[in-house]
Amino acid sequence: MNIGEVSRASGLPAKTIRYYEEINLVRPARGANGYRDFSEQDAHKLAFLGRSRSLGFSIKECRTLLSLYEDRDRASADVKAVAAEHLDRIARKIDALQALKSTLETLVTRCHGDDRPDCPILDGLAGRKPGDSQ
Amino acid sequence: MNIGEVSRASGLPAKTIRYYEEINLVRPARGANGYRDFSEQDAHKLAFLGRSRSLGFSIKECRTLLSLYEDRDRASADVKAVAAEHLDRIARKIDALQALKSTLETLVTRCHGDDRPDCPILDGLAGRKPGDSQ
DNA sequence: ATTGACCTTCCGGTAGCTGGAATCTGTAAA
DNA sequence: TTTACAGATTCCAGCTACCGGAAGGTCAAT
Repeated sequence: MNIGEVSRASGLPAKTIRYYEEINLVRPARGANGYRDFSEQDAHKLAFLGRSRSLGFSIKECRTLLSLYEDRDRASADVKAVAAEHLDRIARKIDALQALKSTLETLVTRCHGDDRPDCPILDGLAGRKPGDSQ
Repeated sequence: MNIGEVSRASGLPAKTIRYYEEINLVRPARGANGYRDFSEQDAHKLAFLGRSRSLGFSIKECRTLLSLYEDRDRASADVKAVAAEHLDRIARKIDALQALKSTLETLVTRCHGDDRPDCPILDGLAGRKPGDSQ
């Protein structure tokens, strides 16, 4: 399997796959012409990586998940720990973004958005509270 | 005002302030000793930048906001446009993260998390649907 | 004179790729 | 057979928004 083929199969760009080889996430064989020659297992691994990355796991976490994936004797608790921690980070990120969103919403709704220069958004960013006279 | 002072005043690390000078967000004067010499205006600008960045605006957006901030004749609509677009991105990011969160939650709650090797999380990442026998 | 805090520049690294250049290989049509 | 073109290779650079550290200059107080 050439890189193009496995790229289409896994949905990952060829560049990304080469990068994953560079950092030793996959180790495809090489043909006589120097082309990478991917096995079915390699393709599975890459698909696994693609899904893990798209769920927001870092490369480091992917490495852990991959080694657990390939370890027939792993304890599911180990996997759950990684995923649960990640879940926690996501939840916290959502909270932060929502706080941010409501701050911005306040500023945006306060701004009349016409061709006059006075703008509560800029005032907010400048640190002025509504009511300040400068 | 030395960099340390303006750093404490704005809450930005000195490293960051130097970086902001490098990319021409601020242009502090220089004293005879080669030290940066920040004006009150510079300090305000940096505080403005700090707030904008903490609200998640990119450097590029900050540049726009800053130029609008310094343009006494700007139209508030211009500012509102930048902020509204940013708000939109945030909203979409939150949506994406929430979808991700519920996917992960499903996987995590399905995993019994004990010392046995079979794990719905890994199965999910591998692309197996629940019920698949391999 | 010496200490210690503060300042300077420069270099390198982070995550996770992406783009481009220069060069080979494989295949099919003219 | 040549020629074209797709697809493969390596290497180098750059992206965002900084952070860390080294080597050295400056300032104020002791």
